[in-house]
Amino acid sequence: MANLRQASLRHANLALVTRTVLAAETPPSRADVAAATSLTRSTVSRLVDELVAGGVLEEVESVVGGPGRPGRPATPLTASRGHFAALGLQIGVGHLAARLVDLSGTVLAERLVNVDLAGSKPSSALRRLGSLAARVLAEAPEGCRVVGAGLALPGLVDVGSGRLLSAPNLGWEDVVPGTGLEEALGGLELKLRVGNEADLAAYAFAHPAPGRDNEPQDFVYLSGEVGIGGAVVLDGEVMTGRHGWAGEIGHVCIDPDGPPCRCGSTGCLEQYAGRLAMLSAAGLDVAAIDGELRGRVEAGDEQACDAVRSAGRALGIALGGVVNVLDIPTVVLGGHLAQVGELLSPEVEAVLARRVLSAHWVTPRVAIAPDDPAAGATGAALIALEELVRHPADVLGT
Amino acid sequence: MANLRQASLRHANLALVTRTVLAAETPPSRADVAAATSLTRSTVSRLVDELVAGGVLEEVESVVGGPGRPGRPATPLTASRGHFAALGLQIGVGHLAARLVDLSGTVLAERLVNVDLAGSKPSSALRRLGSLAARVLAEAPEGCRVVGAGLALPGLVDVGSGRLLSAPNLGWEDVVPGTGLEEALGGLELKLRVGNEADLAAYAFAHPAPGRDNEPQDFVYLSGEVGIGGAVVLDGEVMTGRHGWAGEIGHVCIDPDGPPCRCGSTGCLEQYAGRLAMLSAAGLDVAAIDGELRGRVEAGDEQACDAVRSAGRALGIALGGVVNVLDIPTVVLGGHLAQVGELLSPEVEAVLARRVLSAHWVTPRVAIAPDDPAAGATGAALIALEELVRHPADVLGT
DNA sequence: AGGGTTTGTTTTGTCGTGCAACTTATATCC
DNA sequence: GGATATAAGTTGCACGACAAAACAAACCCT
Repeated sequence: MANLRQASLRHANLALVTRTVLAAETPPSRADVAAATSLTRSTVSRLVDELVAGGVLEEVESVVGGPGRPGRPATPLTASRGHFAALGLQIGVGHLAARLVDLSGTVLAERLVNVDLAGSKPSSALRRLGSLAARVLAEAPEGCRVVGAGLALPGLVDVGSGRLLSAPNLGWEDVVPGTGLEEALGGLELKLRVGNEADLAAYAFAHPAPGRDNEPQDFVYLSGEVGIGGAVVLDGEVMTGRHGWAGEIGHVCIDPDGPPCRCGSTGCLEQYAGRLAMLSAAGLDVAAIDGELRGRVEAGDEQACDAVRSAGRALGIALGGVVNVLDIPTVVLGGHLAQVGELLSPEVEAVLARRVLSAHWVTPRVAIAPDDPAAGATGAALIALEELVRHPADVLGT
Repeated sequence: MANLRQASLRHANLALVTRTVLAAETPPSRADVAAATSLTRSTVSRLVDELVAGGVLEEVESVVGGPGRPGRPATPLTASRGHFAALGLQIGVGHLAARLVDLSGTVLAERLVNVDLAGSKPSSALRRLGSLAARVLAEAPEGCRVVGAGLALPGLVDVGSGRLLSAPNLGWEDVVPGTGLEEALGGLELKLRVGNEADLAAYAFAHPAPGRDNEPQDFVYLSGEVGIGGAVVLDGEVMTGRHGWAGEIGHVCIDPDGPPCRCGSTGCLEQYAGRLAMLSAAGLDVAAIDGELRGRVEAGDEQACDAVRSAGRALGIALGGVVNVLDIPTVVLGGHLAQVGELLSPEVEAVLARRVLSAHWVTPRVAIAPDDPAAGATGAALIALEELVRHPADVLGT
């Protein structure tokens, strides 16, 4: 519990002003910020001047087609572009990704390679990722300051120590990715934050850009990769739980007498709605392309339709329990589940309507995330930038 | 998003000092508070003086058997006793309760009556509760200021409007308890906060007194009344969800092909581990006393043991899902589940160890709440007092 | 009795904000 | 085209809250 000195007051108000500018739909003037924060214009002016001088905010040329109101025209403010950025990395089972995102949410540079990493050696994968990162960093514009880096991983992560405890789909155990990436990031003295892929993708869904909020701000996110990862977002924040392992919806029990799961339990959701389970139930090969299942369903293939329906039913049962416990009536399907999202959602919504206690008052809804294999990388970068939004004073000279 | 003026700085530090004093195990001196908050002694002194003058804190006579260190002896500080209090009310299926709790966590006055309210008329029950409340308020010591009131209800509550949407076990629908209690509370101009019984009981379990924290601060609470209510506590705060309906663990699905539940779904936890389900599985009458089941198990009655085991298994399955999703490896059994807690916990822990993905790193544990039928009333009072702890400036003259 | 030690108070200085007056830049009206 | 209205942004001053340091108080120990 930190105390409040006068300086922290200024820090807090700098953060408040920054956040207000970033959160706004259209670039606000100093006066708009003053009105929104209930600070006085004089105070806002002083804070904004500092933030502009420090390169956090930018003054935009007033738009020509403006409203044309009487009075002195406003100076619109936005997040600076290209001055501060963060590096987002991702290791998936089938790809590596590196992205450089700036304070305005713009992707300054990006590299994505598809490569099968199942059963791979961590050190070589990290070396490859390191070279991707280095190339992306080299593309940063002149005068761009990289303030943080994050890495999205498909497994159980210990956020505190930056350790990947277990990633069954990669076959990795107890890896510290930071050491393998030091080379590429060493020169920048960047602390690498690691996080769960689903958690970070969910964060990216809730926040299109640093400090900006998307609707909804409360939802359950399901990320279908090989298994089914998940995340719970409350008020725009990812609920990571006591140790950072929250969101393992893939291993919620659908039927205690169901098929055994590789986690050691039985009847887990993953055994009903995982990628492998859905494909084999539809009579497709494991190596089938994602579009194949969708095509069959749209063609009216009975077996494929049954496969999707039963996956939807299992998802509904698992999510029904989650919604009952958390009262978060929005579910977002991401990853490979997004690709068959339209097919799944009717069945999922039907089961939810029946199984959720409060469905009578608020109907649970299913939303579908945009199909971005590197959403976790974006989320990792956004979380690093969020640190800057929270403490803008740290990057100001003062 | 509130701005920060200088006054709010003082408010925040008043709150910080108050919380520091209340949270301390033993009454701290001004110097202790300064050390804990990293404020200076001079600042703490001024703030404490104000709080003592306002009746929020009290100076205690230094203990005779003190440590006997050199230097000027300290003046220990504690929460004031009997100056500020809040009224906690509870309507259960089998009882009504009213409690007056002060800032030190002491119960100043209390009334509890056992009465069967299943299928009762809300208005008459509220009238009875009102008279209980009036009698408890009359017992308040001289000079005691009642700063808030709360009501714990066994059902779905809309916290914003103070409305009870549905309490199936009472047979109540769409009741606004505040209007029925105006008479008893009207003279005090108290805003009545309503809340879910399990949420408030869970809060009371996490906080033995206002501003004080109990271990654990993160847990899933199960409240067995007639049905099974629940609550999720994160970092000492009850997670109420988007609409305040979180925690309905009783209707998590154990088996989609299981018996129908009165909620309209099938195979809900309540059908396996509810009071009725457990008693009938054990071959006992619905009206059996709670101790009866326990007695039979301890006597080695096979049917009773089976009933408890199968309830424990169902609890384990439901809680396993919750722990996987929330990463909160502590479960607290309250209400009638607490009475058979020692019998249930071995089976529940065994199932959790098997079904929780992260059990390998952190073993999920079951704890048992103290048996207090009016724990919800205490929680309601504590939450009202928490408001004072958060904004002590509001009750100071300044 | 006197030095040492820790608590609590007083005094002075610094810093950030609010307030109000002022300047700047545009639109509108006659 | 000039006067006026309107709103944005700036400047100077006062207030309030905290920090720092010196001081007073109360107790232990030798």
